[in-house]
Amino acid sequence: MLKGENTNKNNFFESVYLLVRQIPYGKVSTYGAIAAHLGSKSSARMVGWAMNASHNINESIPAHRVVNRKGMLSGKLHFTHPKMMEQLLKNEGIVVKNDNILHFEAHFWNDFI
DNA sequence: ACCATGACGTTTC
DNA sequence: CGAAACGCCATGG
Repeated sequence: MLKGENTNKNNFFESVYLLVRQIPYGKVSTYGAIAAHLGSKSSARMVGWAMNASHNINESIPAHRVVNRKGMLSGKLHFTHPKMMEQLLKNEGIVVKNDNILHFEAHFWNDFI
């Protein structure tokens, strides 16, 4: 951010946000899938890290559609309200039970461009 | 420059 | 089959 604001990360951020935005309504994806699409399939942590930074930008990122490979709402605590993520998903017709998406594979989206 | 941390994932025990 | 450890890459102290 400071110190000359390197734009390197900006590209990474943009890539992540771009992919997340591609997730259609009622669908969800995983950090690993996004990371794999970025080239570093083992960098799923970076995706989550980018999501954390998504709070700092003005763009609208449907972060609630991104969960870990288990389909668990691992990042719900990072939302405005912990119940927000679950609420948003339910609003899209996704069944959430115990911080866990039911029929996760059915809602999974991996057809990124 | 080194150590610790993280919205993860895979492998090993 | 479940839990723990390791790997990964970038950031901050």
